[in-house]
Amino acid sequence: MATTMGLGVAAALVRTSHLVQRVFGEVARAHGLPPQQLQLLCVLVRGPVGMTELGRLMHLERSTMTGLVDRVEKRRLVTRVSDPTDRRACVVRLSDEGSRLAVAAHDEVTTRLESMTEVLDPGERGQLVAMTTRVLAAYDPSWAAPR
Amino acid sequence: MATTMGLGVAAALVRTSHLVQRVFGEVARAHGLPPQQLQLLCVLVRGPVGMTELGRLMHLERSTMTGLVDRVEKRRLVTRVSDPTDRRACVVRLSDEGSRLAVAAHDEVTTRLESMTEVLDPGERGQLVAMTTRVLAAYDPSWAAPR
DNA sequence: GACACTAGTTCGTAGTACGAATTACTGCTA
DNA sequence: TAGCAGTAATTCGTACTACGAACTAGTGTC
Repeated sequence: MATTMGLGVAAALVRTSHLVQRVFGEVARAHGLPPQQLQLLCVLVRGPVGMTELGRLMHLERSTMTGLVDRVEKRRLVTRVSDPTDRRACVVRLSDEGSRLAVAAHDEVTTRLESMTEVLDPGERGQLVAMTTRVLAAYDPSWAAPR
Repeated sequence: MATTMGLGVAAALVRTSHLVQRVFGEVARAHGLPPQQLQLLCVLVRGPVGMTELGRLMHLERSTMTGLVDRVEKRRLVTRVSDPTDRRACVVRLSDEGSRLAVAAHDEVTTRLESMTEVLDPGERGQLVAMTTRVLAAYDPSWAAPR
């Protein structure tokens, strides 16, 4: 009985989470970046973002953001552009190379995860998305605020 | 149209993954541990494991394991027990305190994730587990080998 | 013009992760 | 049984991640 006992929801989510992280990490490394730096690029694909807002989106302290942006800037994948309306502030913006890399890596992650979910039939995939979307809507704060 | 356009499977999985990681991280911190150290404790709940096998289970290099176990051992949550059948090897084993902490934190993660999935009805939760289990069976190598 | 507030950085500390080199032991094989 | 290939774990150097406290500089208000 215990041997055929399946996972609980929590265990299933935690394990899946690790699997996804691993895929993301592998893609990042394949592009010569640590996962966190690729993550930053992905956040910036939608458009330039200031340091504080970036910290909010990535759930990191501002001081952590400074270091992360420093390292990615050193690789010439982003630049800090000073905000003309507020001389304290700056926005972080993808370079051309950063943009290319972000798109390429994003596509690769998408491809790999989609191929992994092919063990599910299309209807199931739709349900999976619908269910996770509902949980995210309820518990991911950055969900509510694109503005 | 684009505004009502839902997530793709990949985006849904990545976002969910981050959410789960965040919950796990918050619970870990609430117990005074970095997430990775709590993760180690969780792996050890099933029983003592040697360094190499531990690296395989957690997808980490052996040298990384050495450092991780060092830090957790310093907190007196695990001990290295030398393997009587092979004097090179050792197994890592939870201390009483480590065991208590692992169970408590594990329960808390479970509780929080279960409460978060209450936006789904029981049938859906079952489907979610079934689907993720299938993906894990296909792509998580540590799935196949409890032995 | 003083002052509370905000944006971002700096600094110190701890933890995470890798890979190459090293130590110590195991088990085979010639 | 003496040598040796292979394995378990550690050490070392480097880079990255993350936090919080303290700081700098610019904003906006009274």
